[in-house]
Amino acid sequence: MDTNKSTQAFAALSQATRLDVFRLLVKAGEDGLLAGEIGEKLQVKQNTMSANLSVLLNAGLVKNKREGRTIRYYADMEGVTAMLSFLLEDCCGGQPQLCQPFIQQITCSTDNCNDA
Amino acid sequence: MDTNKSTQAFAALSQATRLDVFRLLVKAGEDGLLAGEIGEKLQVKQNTMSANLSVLLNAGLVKNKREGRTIRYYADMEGVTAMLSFLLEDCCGGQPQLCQPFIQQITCSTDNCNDA
DNA sequence: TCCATATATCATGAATAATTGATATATTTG
DNA sequence: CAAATATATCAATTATTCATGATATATGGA
Repeated sequence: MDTNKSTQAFAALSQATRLDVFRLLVKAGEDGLLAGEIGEKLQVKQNTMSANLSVLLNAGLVKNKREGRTIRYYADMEGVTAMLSFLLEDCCGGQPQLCQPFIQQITCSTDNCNDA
Repeated sequence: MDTNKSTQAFAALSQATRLDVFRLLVKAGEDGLLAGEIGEKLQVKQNTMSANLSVLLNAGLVKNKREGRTIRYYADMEGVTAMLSFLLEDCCGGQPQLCQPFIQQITCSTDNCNDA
């Protein structure tokens, strides 16, 4: 991961529709969602949604898989990991106590996870 | 945290100079950095850097504190937490195993931290 | 108070990105 | 192969963002 790839990922999440799409895919988990389903849920025109999905894809934040004539999209957690690792690089190195509360809240240790 | 506030934060990180600034501040930890120091390190003109710092500030990703005639900037980890919690909301809820590897890598449990 | 230093704001031109109608491509079905 | 369905690409307009010169504000020191 480098600065360019990372800014591309943040840019992909900097627009309301795409952020909504990504969050839907995060919630959908392994099941993913069909491109058409996403457009319908978010009430976005077909070509606009296609363009937005393409931005997320190019940014490495989502993956897809053709299923017949439909295409299923998934959140790409490895892409998110790469982006965030770059963003937070060396955070803990110098002053661990600064990062602890942050990590507590993001991870499954608090309320956003039931059994992990 | 809502979609608007969150897209604002991602937009702030979607430009190379601002991403570089934020990463510098993450590494700087509690010591922070003076506005001038940041501009010098990154070789960015004074007014351009000022504008970029202002974007990060408005996005809730950095804080600052005046010290005489200089101003010291810090990464705001609470802001980052809010942004990421919103992004990853309900990720673990449905399919915890999907998120585990991601969390392992971001947190201090692996190699990006020495003693936390 | 006057000057120097550090940072912020304003106005503007240039570059980028977003939306959308029209159209193209890929897949399935008859 | 023709029609139907799902998604992608193209072209054009509009909107947003960026960098920067000029200038303003804030603080400290003589």
